[in-house]
Amino acid sequence: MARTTGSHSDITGPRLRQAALELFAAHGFAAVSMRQIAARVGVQAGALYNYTPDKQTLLFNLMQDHMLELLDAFRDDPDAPPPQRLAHFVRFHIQYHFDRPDAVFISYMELRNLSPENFTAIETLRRAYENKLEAILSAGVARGDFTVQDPKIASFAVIAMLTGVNTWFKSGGRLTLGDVQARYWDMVRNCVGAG
Amino acid sequence: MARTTGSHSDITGPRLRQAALELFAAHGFAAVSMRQIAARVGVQAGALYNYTPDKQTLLFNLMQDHMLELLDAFRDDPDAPPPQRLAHFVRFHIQYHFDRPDAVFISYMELRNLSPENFTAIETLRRAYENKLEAILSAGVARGDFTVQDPKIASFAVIAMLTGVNTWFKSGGRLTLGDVQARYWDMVRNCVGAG
DNA sequence: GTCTATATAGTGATAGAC
DNA sequence: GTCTATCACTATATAGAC
Repeated sequence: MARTTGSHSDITGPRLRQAALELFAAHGFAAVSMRQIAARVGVQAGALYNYTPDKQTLLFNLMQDHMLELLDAFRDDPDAPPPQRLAHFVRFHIQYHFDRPDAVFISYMELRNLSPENFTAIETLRRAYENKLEAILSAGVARGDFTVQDPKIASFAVIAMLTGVNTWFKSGGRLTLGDVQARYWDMVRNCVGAG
Repeated sequence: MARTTGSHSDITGPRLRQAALELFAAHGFAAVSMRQIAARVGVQAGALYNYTPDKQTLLFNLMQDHMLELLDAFRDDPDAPPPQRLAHFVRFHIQYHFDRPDAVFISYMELRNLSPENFTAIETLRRAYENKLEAILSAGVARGDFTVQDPKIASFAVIAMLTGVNTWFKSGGRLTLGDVQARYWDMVRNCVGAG
């Protein structure tokens, strides 16, 4: 029973989010029109404005939710040995980002299309995530577990390296994601001098 | 003497390229109009079509020239010891990318906006660059200089890590670019197990 | 809540005068 | 080679009917 009009609030909201995520990731925020999104959702363009005040806010909410969920999902144990905490970060980051390629891609690529206030908000969240890794590295350096010179720079280097997995890894090839996690853990461990 | 009309072919061409580079990097290809570019160049929009058949070709040429210049600028010595070749790659990559932030940014971010044929052409050039690093790593593994398990994956990891410098480094801060090059060389050397 | 219709503005690209 | 003017479309967002 394909209704073409009427009330669908409980399904249109999530469908809008999903459609926007996919289309923004595939073509870029500026290249996607509200009409294209509406077509994928299965409504007319005007109906989308029951769910978002404008296109900019739609983008911001996608990015903000992604960052908040990322921060919430990463569980660090400050009392565990730093090498163990770092190993967990590496495996977590690769797995979490692999599971959400569209949200990850948008949150990297569309920063330019945020209004200044929205940009600042997202950058603050991103920095909070980077700081979690930096804290692990600093703790390890303080205890003599790691020999890396500059934990701040090392945190940038490690995150860039790990996020890069999304640009080339496809499941079904010669390596499983577990293989990739193991190889990156080897490289990261060496990188920070964790014997 | 500010001429507002007439023949400027020798200056408009370069100015178009530079204006497009800056605007695409700042706002994204899809978000920038030919009129905006023309305004920065100092001509009317119609005049741009004396220099490019269309907007898509303009983007493609910027990216292709960047990749060709990158490939041409990197000088590897296959007879040198792999650790020395790797050290050179690290320093070169950081310096070259730091000097061309706009072209680098575009060549990463605007792949989605290329036509399929143009995308393939740019990807081929990018792969050629990655292969240069992989060749160094493989040579080092063969000689026992490096212990990295998988040179292909390591080349992705190293390039992602090095390119990431452009997202955070600003000159005039606590570190010079030379400092950054030294710290990344330390990390890369450790990463691939080059004692 | 979704529809149709529309206001207002902007888009890439082209034609022809100079 | 650049200009002005324009074509044919598309954009975001809103108003009011249902």
